[in-house]
Amino acid sequence: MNVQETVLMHLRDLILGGTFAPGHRLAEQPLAERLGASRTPIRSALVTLEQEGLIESSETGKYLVRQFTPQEVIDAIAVRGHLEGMAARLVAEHGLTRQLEAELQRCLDAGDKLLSDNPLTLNSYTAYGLMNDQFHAAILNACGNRALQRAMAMNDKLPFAQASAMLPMQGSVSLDRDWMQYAHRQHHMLLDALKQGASARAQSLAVEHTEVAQMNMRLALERRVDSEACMPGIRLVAA
Amino acid sequence: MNVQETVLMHLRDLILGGTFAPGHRLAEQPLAERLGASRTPIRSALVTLEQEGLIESSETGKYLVRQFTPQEVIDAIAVRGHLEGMAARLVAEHGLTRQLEAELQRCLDAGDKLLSDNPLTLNSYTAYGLMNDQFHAAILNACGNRALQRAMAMNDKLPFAQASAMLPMQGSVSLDRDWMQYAHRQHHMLLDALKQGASARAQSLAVEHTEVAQMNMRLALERRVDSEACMPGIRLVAA
DNA sequence: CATGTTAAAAGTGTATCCCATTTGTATAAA
DNA sequence: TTTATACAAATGGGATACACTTTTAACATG
Repeated sequence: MNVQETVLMHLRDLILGGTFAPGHRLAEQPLAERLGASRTPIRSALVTLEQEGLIESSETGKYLVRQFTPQEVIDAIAVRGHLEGMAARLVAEHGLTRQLEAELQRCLDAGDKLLSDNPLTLNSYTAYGLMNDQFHAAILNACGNRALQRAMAMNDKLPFAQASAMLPMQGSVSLDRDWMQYAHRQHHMLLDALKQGASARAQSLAVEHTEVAQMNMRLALERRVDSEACMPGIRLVAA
Repeated sequence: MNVQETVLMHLRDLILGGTFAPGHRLAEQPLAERLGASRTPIRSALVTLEQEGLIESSETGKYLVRQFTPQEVIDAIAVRGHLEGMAARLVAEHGLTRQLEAELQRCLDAGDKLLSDNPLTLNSYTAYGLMNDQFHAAILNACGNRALQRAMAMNDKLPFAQASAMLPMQGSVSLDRDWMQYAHRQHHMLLDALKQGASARAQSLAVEHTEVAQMNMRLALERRVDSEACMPGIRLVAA
């Protein structure tokens, strides 16, 4: 594999892992030494990371690790919700294909099964997260609007704004399960709306669906220590 | 000025100017010779342009000039509308500040004056375009959601999706004036809704506002030759 | 004439070098 | 003790060197 990709991933992990505090300066040479590469691949990685929003370049061209405010985090989730609402509406308007319906149904069935465990196992948690991602990705994928997909992809670069990052934290397992069941029922209702071509309802549901995510995020931000374990990007958020 | 920025702008102009056909390969060395710079700044420009969506990297990592379908163009405008709708709603919900109200009112007054000319002069056209940009930017700026601003900024990188690119083309001046007056009245109604804190109405208005833009774009895509003169990016759209 | 082979050309990824600029520091002067 | 100044180290932007890969193209062969 080429060094560029390796360096990019490595560097991203370092930042998300909290190795550098927000505001920390990222100089090329030290990074080059640390990652055992020359400055060239480091530079290209830094350009990319800036576009992704994880780092920012100061007036004089120095790269600094970006810090996010809790409000920005909530806002990013709201944007995700708004975009998902549009995707759901488009799918409802264009009509649900047999293929998409089958895929969504598969996700729902899997979710039903996973949530029947009480209490949830750690495995169920992660499996549910994967399924959740698939569900949301399938709709976005099927909406057919590439600009919308681009916008969502950009938003997803903020590590805490991804669909999977919004599951309840393992704080209080039984409470979490209740919330997950609520959210999962929304998935069911959303597929129902899509089937009926009820575009406005589908849009509202998708938007409302992220209110749960926003609540979870608020909680996670209060219980920082627990959250950092399972949600890497949260380290970049100011206390 | 540093070479990097110069190269980036120059290269962007070359692409939008239609120097390279869509699908054309952009190799580093030839570009370096052509722009009189070394490969280093070219490289960083290519990375940026890929993020902006003007070029794409093929399977083997080569950069190609991107081609857009007419549908993608329309879709990008729809995304803009959806995002502007969210911004307008947020502004209405948080309450219009005195400052923003004053600025929007200034734009409206300027627009009123410009559109009173009949027929419109070329100057009025461009002046209206600037005012239009200001109006839309002011709302986005005031909405306070940074992730939303990022998403819009990304969408705006598609050259035909910017607010100013959506004015009617100088095809038939008197018809254009009618459309501009319609769109401008929507601006008035939007400010009215914002003042009242009518968030749902503000959102709907902002979304509906871009329907005019979509119509204009469809027309522009039919009258390619005329459009290319005043809208550079349209050259990248498949016939 | 088509096709396979191979050598030259072009291009990429990476490292390194150079230079201008910024940044930090220690010493001298007030 | 504080401020200035000069000097050294660090850094970033840019160019280039080099090895390796992909294209291109010419050419020979069936």
